[in-house]
Amino acid sequence: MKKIDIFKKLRSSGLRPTKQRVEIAKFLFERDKTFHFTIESLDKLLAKKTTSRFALATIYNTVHAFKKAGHLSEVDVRGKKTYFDTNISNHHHFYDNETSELIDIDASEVVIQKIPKAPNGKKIKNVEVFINLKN
Amino acid sequence: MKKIDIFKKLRSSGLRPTKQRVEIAKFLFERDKTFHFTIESLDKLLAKKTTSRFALATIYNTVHAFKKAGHLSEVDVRGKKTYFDTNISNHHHFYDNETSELIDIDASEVVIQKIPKAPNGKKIKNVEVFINLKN
DNA sequence: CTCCTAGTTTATAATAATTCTAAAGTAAAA
DNA sequence: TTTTACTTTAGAATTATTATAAACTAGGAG
Ligand SMILES: [Mn+2]
Ligand SMILES: [Mn+2]
Ligand SMILES: [Zn+2]
Ligand SMILES: [Zn+2]
Repeated sequence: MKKIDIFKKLRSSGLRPTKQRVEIAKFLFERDKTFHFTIESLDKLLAKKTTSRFALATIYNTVHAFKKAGHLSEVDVRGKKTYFDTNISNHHHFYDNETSELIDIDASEVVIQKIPKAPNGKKIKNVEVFINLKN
Repeated sequence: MKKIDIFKKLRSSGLRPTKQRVEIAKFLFERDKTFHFTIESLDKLLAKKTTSRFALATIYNTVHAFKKAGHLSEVDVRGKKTYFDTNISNHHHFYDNETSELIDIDASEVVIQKIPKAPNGKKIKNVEVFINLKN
């Protein structure tokens, strides 16, 4: 993803392409594979991989802005920290409890044959499959 | 579940049947249907439904002791609070985002036809299906 | 029973993750 | 170039949870 595309992505989301947002967007979106992270891990990686400095609040702000704009999704993981995901398509996860690592599972890799109908007046928004791993 | 059974349940878990534990166990386990809760909701309900007083730390301690003993399970729900579940069998959930309510799905209600194999050197511990609801 | 002790409860402090605040800085419209 | 709304920032505040240590108690030994 080129700089111009980062700018487009931000602009089209109503986000000014500030130095911080562009740097964080480049770090998050200029990759081939899905990236799963917590604010803490992102903070550390940005400190290591970039020369810019980011206030922690800016990282929170930016990640939430990206999530709100639909460029990031959130994954439910047991524990206290919130996990984010650059894969915004409908997909599932392995979770390795030993390493606290998430691994993507493409939606096509999971076929559900039977599922209960939603309770009265409710509809199914989406189905998440979470596969816990052990050694 | 009678008082004698509550005592047995506690004793067999190596937990002294104290006034607080017995009260909380009665509240949690003397019911027909699954009960899903957070520490905060349990605290409020205990305050309303019982005459005893419980320090918040005692509720945390007791719930964790019950979980460790296998009498409660924990459910991954998006958000900051930890959810607990009196249903300790393998099962799945609907989650109603409007009301923040969990609804049990019996394991037999979900049939998965296809699932990817675990990554190298890892095994599948369990599969959790989480169905988000909308109105 | 009475005493003893390990286990338990409790109020409070500490910690960890996240959000809020308000002042200073900046992108971009006018 | 000026203005303005948006953004960043450091630090304070909040929320959920865990740790601490003093007071209390269940239950066994004597
Ligand atoms: Mn979580
Ligand atoms: Mn959670
Ligand atoms: Zn993912
Ligand atoms: Zn349940």
